[in-house]
Amino acid sequence: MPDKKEIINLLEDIADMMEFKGENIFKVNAYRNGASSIRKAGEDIEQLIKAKKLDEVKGIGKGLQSVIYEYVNTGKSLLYEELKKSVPEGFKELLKVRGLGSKKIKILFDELGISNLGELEYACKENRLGLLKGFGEATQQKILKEIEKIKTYGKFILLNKAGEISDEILKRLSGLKPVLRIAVSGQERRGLEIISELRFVLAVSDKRLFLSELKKIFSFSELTSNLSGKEKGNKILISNGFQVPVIFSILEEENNFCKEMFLTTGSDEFLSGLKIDSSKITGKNEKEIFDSINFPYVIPEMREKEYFEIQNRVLHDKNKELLENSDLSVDHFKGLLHFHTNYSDAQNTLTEMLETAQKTGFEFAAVCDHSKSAAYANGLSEERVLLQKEEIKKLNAKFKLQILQGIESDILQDGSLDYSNDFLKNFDFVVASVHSRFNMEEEEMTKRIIKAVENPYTNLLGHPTGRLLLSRDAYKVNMEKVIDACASNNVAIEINANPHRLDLDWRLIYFARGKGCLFSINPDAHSAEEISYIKYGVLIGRKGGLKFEEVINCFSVEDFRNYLGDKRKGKSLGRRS
DNA sequence: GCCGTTTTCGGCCCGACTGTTTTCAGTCG
Repeated sequence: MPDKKEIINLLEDIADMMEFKGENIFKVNAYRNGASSIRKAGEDIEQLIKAKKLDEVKGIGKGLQSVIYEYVNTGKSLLYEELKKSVPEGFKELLKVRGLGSKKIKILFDELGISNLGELEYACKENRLGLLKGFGEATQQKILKEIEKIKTYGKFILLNKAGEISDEILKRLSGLKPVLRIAVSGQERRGLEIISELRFVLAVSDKRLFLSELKKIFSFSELTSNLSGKEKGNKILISNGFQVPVIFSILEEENNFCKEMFLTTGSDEFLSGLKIDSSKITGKNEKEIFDSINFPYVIPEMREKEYFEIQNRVLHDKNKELLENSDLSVDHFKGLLHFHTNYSDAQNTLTEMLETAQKTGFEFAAVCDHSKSAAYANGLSEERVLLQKEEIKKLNAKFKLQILQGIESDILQDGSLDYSNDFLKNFDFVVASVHSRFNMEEEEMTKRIIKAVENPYTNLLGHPTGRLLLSRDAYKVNMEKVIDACASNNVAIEINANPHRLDLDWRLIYFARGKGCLFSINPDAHSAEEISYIKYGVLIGRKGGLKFEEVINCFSVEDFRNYLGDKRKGKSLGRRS
């Protein structure tokens, strides 16, 4: 049976294709709304489908039900198949170009016969778009730029996607008989925010047997370039359409496992910065390996090219000998901050989110739904904020974990938040985030955000640069000035742990720490499942060398309440150490 | 196509931005 995600994709694809064909826009939106109803319906939607009870779901009427049931029963949809025939073959990839919607794609298809990304690029370079109605030179240039971006983005995957692929590979290979040991190495082990290659280290008892077993699962080729003698033929490249290369280092002796892990975790710049003779590296674990090269142990996440650069700065500034390792782990987390519920645009109810939070081991939680000006996300009017407050009161009596009421308040164009200061008093915790007007000039955007940071009720600056990895650039903003403002106004900085964001960028964490800022690592969860995103934020925090005392989620609930209380009283509260 | 209901059909989120065109269509969040 197709899963929930496939059904959502089906309905959204149908909507896009109908729009291309010029169907009534309200009919198109009915399919879009249907997809969003399914998305918000929680995991039991698959049960509802099995029990043929889709009519209980708001937004799924007779028409959509028959499409979904047909798809579930036959694995196909006639409507979908029919529509597919009338759109260009590369319709979906064309839709990925920012600025192109179905209307413009239709013009391109009808007038110039453009049916995929390659043809579009060619037509732009031939300067053929300017002649079309609604298109001009600026559009043509913008499209070319977007195509360039799409090509670059295509070489990377997000950290969570990398995790999915790795898990699958580990699952398949750890069951093979000759495999003695296998581990993830490389960029993923370093917790890099976008991944261009996956690496594994394997120790096997019998390489020939292993390769013949491997052939049954993956197709692969041996990598022999830049290798010599004994190493030759020990690296193989799996080519099974994983979007990024997957490289295995295969060892026939288990005792070199850690050395190979060390050498493949990298990065290349970090390793060469150590200035070591790799033949002298020995050790049963990585601590011993660092001992053998006479260099203090560095955690995998911090082994980046920036390491020496930052170390030099730290050495120079603070007279410290070496950069300290991060000690942060998910085990330190007590507070779940910044998550959403179906009060605004998330899938799960407040109760469901809290149940998961409690089960995960959190001691307190601050729900932060969208605020009133976020109409696209069903943001909370003042009235609904108070309704939620009532529910929280009741739930606090039921739950062991303490529940606070927060809000993710939109930063308006002029830098004010979208509730009055008088009303903001209602919240225990205020996250201020930019969700609109991303295209301001740097100076204006910087002023806007600093004004929000200076609001006496702001506790946290949410996803500070607004970037969406492999999709949307950060807005233009002077982060150094913003960080200064956060430091002097006791506003913590978010490390948004959603794998699409991972924002604040870890490279800026060092700078912010130097200013004495505190941080908050948050899943920005829009479903109970997404609470687990915290693990990606922890990797990013570790890359930034964070100590757990610098992360407000790791405070005890008393310390957290005091921290918030002190801010309200206007007391200065810097880094706790 | 879905919903709500004055049960037979009208309204569907909406405002801002961009690049066009010269008052607006298309896209986006």
